[in-house]
Amino acid sequence: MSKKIQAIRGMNDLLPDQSPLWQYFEDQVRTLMRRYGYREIRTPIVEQTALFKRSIGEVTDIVEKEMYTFDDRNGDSLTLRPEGTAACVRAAMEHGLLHNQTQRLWYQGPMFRHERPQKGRYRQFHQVGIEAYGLDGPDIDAEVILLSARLWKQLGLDAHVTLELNSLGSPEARTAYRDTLVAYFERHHELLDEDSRRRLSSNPLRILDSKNPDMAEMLADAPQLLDHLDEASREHFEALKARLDAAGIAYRINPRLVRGLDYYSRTVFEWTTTALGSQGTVCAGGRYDGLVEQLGGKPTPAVGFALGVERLILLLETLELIPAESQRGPDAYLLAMGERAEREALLLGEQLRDALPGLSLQVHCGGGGFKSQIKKADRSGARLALILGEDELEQGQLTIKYLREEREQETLDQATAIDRLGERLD
RNA sequence: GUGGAUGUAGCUCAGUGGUAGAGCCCCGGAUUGUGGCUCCGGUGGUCGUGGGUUCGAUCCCCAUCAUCCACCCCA
Repeated sequence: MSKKIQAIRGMNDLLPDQSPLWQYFEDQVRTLMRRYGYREIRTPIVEQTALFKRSIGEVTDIVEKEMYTFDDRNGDSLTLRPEGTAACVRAAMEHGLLHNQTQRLWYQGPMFRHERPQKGRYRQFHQVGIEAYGLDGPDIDAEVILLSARLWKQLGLDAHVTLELNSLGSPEARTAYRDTLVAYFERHHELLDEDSRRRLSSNPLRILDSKNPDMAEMLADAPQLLDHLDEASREHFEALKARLDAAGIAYRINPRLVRGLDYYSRTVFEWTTTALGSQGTVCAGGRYDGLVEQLGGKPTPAVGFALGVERLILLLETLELIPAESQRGPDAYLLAMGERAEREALLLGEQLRDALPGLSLQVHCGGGGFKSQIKKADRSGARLALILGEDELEQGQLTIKYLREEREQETLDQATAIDRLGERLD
């Protein structure tokens, strides 16, 4: 038994070496959303358990065995959100955002699922998601995909991800197909492996995905989802494909692509990569026209996606696509020699920050020899060392030493030094 | 939830049934006010945790916790 208190399994600390990369990613997302006219919504990370049961589906893995559920002090059953869509719908309905209007929303934040952690899969993980409400045409499906495609391009990932596309049809068509499929599997019950027999009741569409070679022949002859679409869904799907073609977005039709959450209908898609091992999906989404009504609202078409931040960060690291400027240190490091100068340094630091709002300045604290201070200036990653020694203090001067370029250091009046610093910024 | 691998210094890892090692990092010195290279010296470990076997366990055994990988599932 370990007595040390440590982080909860599958929940990670984000350390300072890592946070610049996250901030870079988040900045990219934020500007992208603004460019497409999506507005941010923030909801609590805890909701009533019933919200997730009713939206995600009672018999899904998430609801059956992965939710962090606990009783509030008053006896209510609460759950840490396992995904973002349900809460987004709840909040939008609760505040009348869906009343007679369309909405384009995005969100970002931690999600919680009690799964066995592995590469790219954690118990607390982060998603960025978008949700568009009140629009039922293929144009908005296409926009959502175009937005995601632009993000990959911005991040330099476009050559490393693949778009997979499918349509589940209307809920009626999907249910009918599901029955047809189950009937087919039951006729071949003796060919099903143990896993597939279990899925027969929980998620029969998943059986199509089985890698078991003994079942390959039987699966090849199974009825195809795309052959059982209702007419309206088929037209919708064709129109979406046409728009993607026109925009030059490549995709692969994957008839076996089904999503794990019950609320999807019609369009479903996934962006996948082969660079992350077995957790290859970096972004997934689709249309969920029935969800708002299912949660007690008026019938409202909706489409969206969620992307896994940890997976994308991992992908950026794996492919070495981390921009250098996201890792840089302060502009300058101010060090001081001598007791009086050390006292002055803090004040001088404030004056510099007053004069140069764009300046990132680290002031040395903790004393130490000159050599060690210079060393720390270097290690901080700063481009400039600012030296306030006894000589400079006497003369009201400051020495600027260039740590990253071949250039003589210069000792200037403090006012001149501030001007020089201003020139060196940006 | 199932299977496999791994836990030794802040990090990456050697190692042996008989008192614990390297490299990097950090600190100091060679150079009373000038970093990166070099050289010298130093700090730092209840060998994941608990139990068992043993004269003696970091090493062998059991349990437990954690990490990683895969299955499953998914972002």
